[in-house]
Amino acid sequence: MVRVRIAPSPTGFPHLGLIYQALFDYAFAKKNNGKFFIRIEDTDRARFVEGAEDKIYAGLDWVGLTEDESPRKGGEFGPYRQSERQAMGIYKKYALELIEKGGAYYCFCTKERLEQLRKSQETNHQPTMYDKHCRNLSKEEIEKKLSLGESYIIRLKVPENKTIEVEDLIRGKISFDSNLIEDAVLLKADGFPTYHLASSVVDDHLMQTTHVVRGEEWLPSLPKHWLMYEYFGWEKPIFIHTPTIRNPDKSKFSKRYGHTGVDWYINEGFLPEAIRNYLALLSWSHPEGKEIFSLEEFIEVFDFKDIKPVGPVFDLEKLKWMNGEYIRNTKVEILSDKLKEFFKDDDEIKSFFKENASKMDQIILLAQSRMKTLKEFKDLVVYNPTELSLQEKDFAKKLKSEFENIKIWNKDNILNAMREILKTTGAKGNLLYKVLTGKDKGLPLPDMLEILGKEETLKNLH
RNA sequence: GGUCCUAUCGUCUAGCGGUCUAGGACAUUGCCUUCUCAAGGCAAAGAUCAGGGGUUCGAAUCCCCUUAGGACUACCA
Repeated sequence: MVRVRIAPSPTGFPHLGLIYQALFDYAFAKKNNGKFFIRIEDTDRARFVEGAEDKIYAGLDWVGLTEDESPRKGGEFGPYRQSERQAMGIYKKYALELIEKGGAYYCFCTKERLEQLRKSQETNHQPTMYDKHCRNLSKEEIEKKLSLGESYIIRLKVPENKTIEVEDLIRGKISFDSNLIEDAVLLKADGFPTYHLASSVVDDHLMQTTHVVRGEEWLPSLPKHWLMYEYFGWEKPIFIHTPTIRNPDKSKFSKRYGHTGVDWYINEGFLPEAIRNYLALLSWSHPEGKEIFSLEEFIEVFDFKDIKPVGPVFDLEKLKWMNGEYIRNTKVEILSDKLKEFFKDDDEIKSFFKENASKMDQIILLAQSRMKTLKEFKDLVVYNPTELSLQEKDFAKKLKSEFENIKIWNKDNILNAMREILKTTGAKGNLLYKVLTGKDKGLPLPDMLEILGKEETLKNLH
């Protein structure tokens, strides 16, 4: 049974990178009738943010990637919060087991010593890593220090002079020189575990994770995790390191260049389907070269092994195009609901909806091909009069008298009147918009004016 | 500095030894449509497949080196 997970730290709304991984996880789990679960990594108390967990759910639910098991949903492998697992003593128990099996050891080095060590290594241009000072402490020494209540941590015992060969699904076999791998801290002085112990090995194993999907920044520590699985004698999951989404300058996707949190996309009026579809096209492509496809279709054709190991640059322009594509392909009634929901706190648009309730579908139909985000609907539809030049005022006057002559106020007659005045004055269409809407472009005038009514139109012109 | 990963149009990518004078999408430009702006349709431009060596009858595709970019190098994840 396939079991995959995301393991976010509760720091706020999900980063697009997390959504990206969740998308792959979700699709793979669904495809294989497996489970997709969330484990909250809240062991670093310094980074804990109140309410962040709910934001993670909100973001994931919004894109439609709802999990099967999590703190909020429960599940047979709980608890799903690391702080709770910590309280149960899970990590310490396994850290001690590792010591017993010869895969880890107590370390009593002070932070000051480590600081000094690092400094001297840096000045000597040596790799900065722990010098294994406590690795060969005798049993007696350890027991003495322990009974004295000395502060300690537990470190991984990395074998010397060995080549550690690991495997990543999308990159294949990778070799590391064990002498260059640090004796990483497994259990901190405060009794909390580090990622290496808790997430990567103990929890993933206990929660029966079959495919460990995580960002490629974890690749360098894979040999440590690999080693631990071997020390414990546990079956290893399949490791998949997804490429990092990049800024235009190829650095890690950051706030400096783009909007990294889903909340921005929600507030900007992006459709979850578009986000999901766009993300699917990063480092992965549809076997038939399709650009637009449903989640269901994605689930059907997706496989981890088809992910490319190259970090893609995030392109907001293409996302916008795709969002426009999804907006255009949405049925008017549904789009109407989406707009209402999106503008639920905007009084101006709300009253606009109310006043034009019967004509709303018609208006949305006109706006549909002209907006790339839901937010843009407002700009399309709101009338904002501006100061006109003398020339423009003159044109407005002529237009008014032309409109006054229209007996039956419908779009055909309005269009004819418009054509007439453009012909006689030689003006461009933009001028009509300027005079009638305050902007030099917008929704088709005949349709909009018909909806607005003759009286209102003349009033605006006046 | 060290270790590891990576390298096809500006961007996302197809390509997995011959079908490649390298295909598609976004963006760009032009034309058509037209009350404006979009949308849509058509077309153009854009990549000596990072560079150099091999292997092979044949390489974007396999190997090596160089270069460039990225990640990691915490008692953070």
